[in-house]
Amino acid sequence: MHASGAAGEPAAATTAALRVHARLRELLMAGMLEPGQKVSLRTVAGMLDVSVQPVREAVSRLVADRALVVMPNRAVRVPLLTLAQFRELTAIRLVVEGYAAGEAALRRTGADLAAIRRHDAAFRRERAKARPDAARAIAHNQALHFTVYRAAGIAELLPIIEGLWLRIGPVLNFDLRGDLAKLRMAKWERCHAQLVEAIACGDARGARKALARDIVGAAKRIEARGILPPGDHDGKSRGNGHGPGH
Amino acid sequence: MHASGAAGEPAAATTAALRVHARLRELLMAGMLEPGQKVSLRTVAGMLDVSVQPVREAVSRLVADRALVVMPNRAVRVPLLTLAQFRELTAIRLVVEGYAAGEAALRRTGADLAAIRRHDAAFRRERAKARPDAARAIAHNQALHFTVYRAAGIAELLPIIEGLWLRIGPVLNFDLRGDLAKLRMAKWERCHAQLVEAIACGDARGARKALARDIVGAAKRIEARGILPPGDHDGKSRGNGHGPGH
DNA sequence: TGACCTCAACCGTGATCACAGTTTACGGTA
DNA sequence: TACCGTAAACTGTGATCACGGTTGAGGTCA
Repeated sequence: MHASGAAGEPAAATTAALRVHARLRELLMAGMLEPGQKVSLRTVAGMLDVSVQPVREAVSRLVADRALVVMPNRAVRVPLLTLAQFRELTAIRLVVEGYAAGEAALRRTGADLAAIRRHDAAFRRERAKARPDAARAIAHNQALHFTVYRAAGIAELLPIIEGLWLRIGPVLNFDLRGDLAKLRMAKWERCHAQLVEAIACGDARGARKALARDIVGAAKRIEARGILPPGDHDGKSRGNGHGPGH
Repeated sequence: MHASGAAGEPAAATTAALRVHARLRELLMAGMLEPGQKVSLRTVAGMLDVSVQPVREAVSRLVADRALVVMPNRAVRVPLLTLAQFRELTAIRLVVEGYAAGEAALRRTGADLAAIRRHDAAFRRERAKARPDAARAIAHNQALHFTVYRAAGIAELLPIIEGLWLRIGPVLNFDLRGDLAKLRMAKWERCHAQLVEAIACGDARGARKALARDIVGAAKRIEARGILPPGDHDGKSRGNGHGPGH
């Protein structure tokens, strides 16, 4: 434990493993790791100035959530979603995040609504800049979405949605990062405005539909790129390899 | 690695950590671990005849999925759900598993339907016995459900549902294990029959409704026991402590 | 008898070594 | 120049030791 606090921070009330875990989550969600990229335990350990042990634990957790995958060679990589997987995840997002948005419209407090409007405005402002910062725009968009989901008042829902974002984040945001023009598309603004408006009015169905347009719009943007491998995947293969048998 | 294959089995094409992970998952889902029970790394390691290292990795994964929780003391326990958490999970199950059941009704193959009927019959047979075996009944029920969900043809959905069962399994099944009379309740049979019938007919809405009755029935059975702590939980607290901030 | 202190056992965490398997790069050969 | 085999470097995995912290039991003192 002598390798801590290099930057002079108060550092760890938490464990090193949790910090590595949180850091890798950020990188994945923000699309700062390229899909398909190799992730070496010792390399990450070196970058974050810890031993391999905490990195092992963090990577193991991310593998359990399929945010990282181990190849048959036992090499760890950022997963490269197939087109079929991407479409499945989009369909699930429509159900789960749509449910959350609907509940948010019914149960949001005044403070929730204010926070939602704040993140919406911040995202809009970043987008309108002459040279928008992709990282900042992505962060604002994420904050907007999760403020909505949090407003649903169903705490158990958040980790599930975070798990979904951990899967699609690399695809969605790594692509966005490389093509800033996409950030300028008009759809974003309209979908977000409709979403916020519906939540303000307590219109659950409207919120669900507006969010669905947002999700589908982003999905179409990705599919149009044609970068996702075709996927030999029929949807009935095993989900994770350790599920209930029979 | 010298501590393997004591029973002379071909043993590990996989890793020790994965075996421990799978074993603990089984125990949790089947309700063989009491909610609130302490889980010591060294104790588990001793029971499964491995060092603490693979156990650490397995437990870490389960903690990441909130199938186990670490107390502020850093002790690891089987989570004891609050009433509020249990109700949230039930609501999410209605949405997610209901979606899967509906899709299964639309997309199931003939082989899927046959397998579903097989598991339904096995469960019914076990239930009708003079001295039914709780473990076997639980396994049949689980197999029935997951065969339905698998028939939905959405592979990405399965790990999510497994995550939900990992949370509620200890509560649902540990309770059931201690009160075999509950296994005799008529509701099970009716709900399952309606579910299978709807899936056979391609009636998505009917399948969703039948499954909802099954889930709600089980939830009411648990709530009637009154063993769940009241839960100071307002549903807007942080979900897992490492999510997106703002 | 009750409260307090002390020490031993145990807890999770991090670092490190050992090992087997894979990948990669280099040098010799055809 | 193209190919192939070998050796070095690196991969994840398991076991083990060291450490700080908590827990719980035993004994002592008021």
